[in-house]
Amino acid sequence: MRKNKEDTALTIERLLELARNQFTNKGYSKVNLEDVVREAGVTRGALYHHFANKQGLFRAVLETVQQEIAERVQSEAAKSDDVWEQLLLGCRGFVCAAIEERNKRIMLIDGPAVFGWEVWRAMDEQNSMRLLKEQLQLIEQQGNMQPLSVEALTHFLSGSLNESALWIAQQSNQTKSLEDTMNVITHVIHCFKC
Amino acid sequence: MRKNKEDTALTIERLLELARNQFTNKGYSKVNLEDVVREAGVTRGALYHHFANKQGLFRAVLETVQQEIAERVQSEAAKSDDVWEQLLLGCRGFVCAAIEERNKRIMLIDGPAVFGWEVWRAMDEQNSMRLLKEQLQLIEQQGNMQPLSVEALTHFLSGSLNESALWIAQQSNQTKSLEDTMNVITHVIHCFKC
DNA sequence: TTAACATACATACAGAATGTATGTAAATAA
DNA sequence: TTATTTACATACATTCTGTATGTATGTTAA
Repeated sequence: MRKNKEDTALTIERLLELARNQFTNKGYSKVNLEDVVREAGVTRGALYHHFANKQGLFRAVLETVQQEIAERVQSEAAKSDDVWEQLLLGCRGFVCAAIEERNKRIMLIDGPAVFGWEVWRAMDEQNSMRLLKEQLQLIEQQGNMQPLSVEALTHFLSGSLNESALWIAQQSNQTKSLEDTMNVITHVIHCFKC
Repeated sequence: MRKNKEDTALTIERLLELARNQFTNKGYSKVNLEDVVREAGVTRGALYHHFANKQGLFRAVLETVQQEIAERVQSEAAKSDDVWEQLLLGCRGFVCAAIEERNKRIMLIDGPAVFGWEVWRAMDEQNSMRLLKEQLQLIEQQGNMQPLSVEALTHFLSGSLNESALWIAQQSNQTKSLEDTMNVITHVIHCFKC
């Protein structure tokens, strides 16, 4: 019965992917683990062998999502050499990634609720949030920024990106909403320059 | 056994207040309705008589919270005659209210998760969110604003206020964090003037 | 090479919590 | 004063999560 390492990795992958779908569609609380394992062709035993509990499964999914988003932010920002332009591109990259159905709810809605804001923030600190803060610190060190608290600024911007993404995701004309939002962000960020 | 109308109103009030405490301390999912009714000195029958289910109870609590916050925002904003100053005072009022323990989690964390972002937004549309949007519309109509989408701007600002509040609430020196945040907000809002 | 052990599950069960159906006493309406 | 509705209590059904245990197979060490 026991599988070799490749098979094992495959079941874990399948569980993660199917769980991500369910969390995306139903939201954390309405996901039935029995459904997940049935789709994956295993039983609850398998799931509880690889993950501590429902939260543990969700945590693994969330970490995947956060990493994916952070990578996209980073690769978008890398398209410019100007620190301000990098910031803008990163913001845009984040919003575009967060809009997506398979990221939105897990990352922005259920994440904070399942783990509490503090833990969720700590997790995010290692991903997109960190990138945002580091970029702002970099800019500040170069002396190009208005005299504002980088910490406060980071959370201010982070929050606006989150909510903007949720709003855009809901609009019928997402292209236009994204453009409107990017205009606001561009304008705001421009105001932070010295 | 049956109570008169005053007694009935009192049980409802007690249930709401105790539920609000529990939701504040434990978060929605970890609240046990049995605990709530025991504290209130009634049984689950009473609770299910007055509220459809756990969500219904939470909805009633959330609506109370939202209304309280909206009232504070409004009364703060009313302290000035200048539309820009009103906006700023309103933002400050919102953050100060949202920081509070008994509002924070219910309003900003569990609300969206329990109802989904769309429903939660729709509820908020009748309270603090509405005030923010109306104020921005007012300013725009007076022709004092940079050419930006009011809708996009509303969500941008709303999100930043939410996240800022959560951040401040977590800091050891809340006074300073609030001040730093208000500096950012002031700066940003200033940039929207024509 | 084989005995000992660890791993990857399956199965069955316990426990907690929500929600529902029903009963009942008291207030209110007719 | 009778009928009806209201405000609960009680008991039960249901639905999950999580845990304890069993088992077959891969892996390792003597």
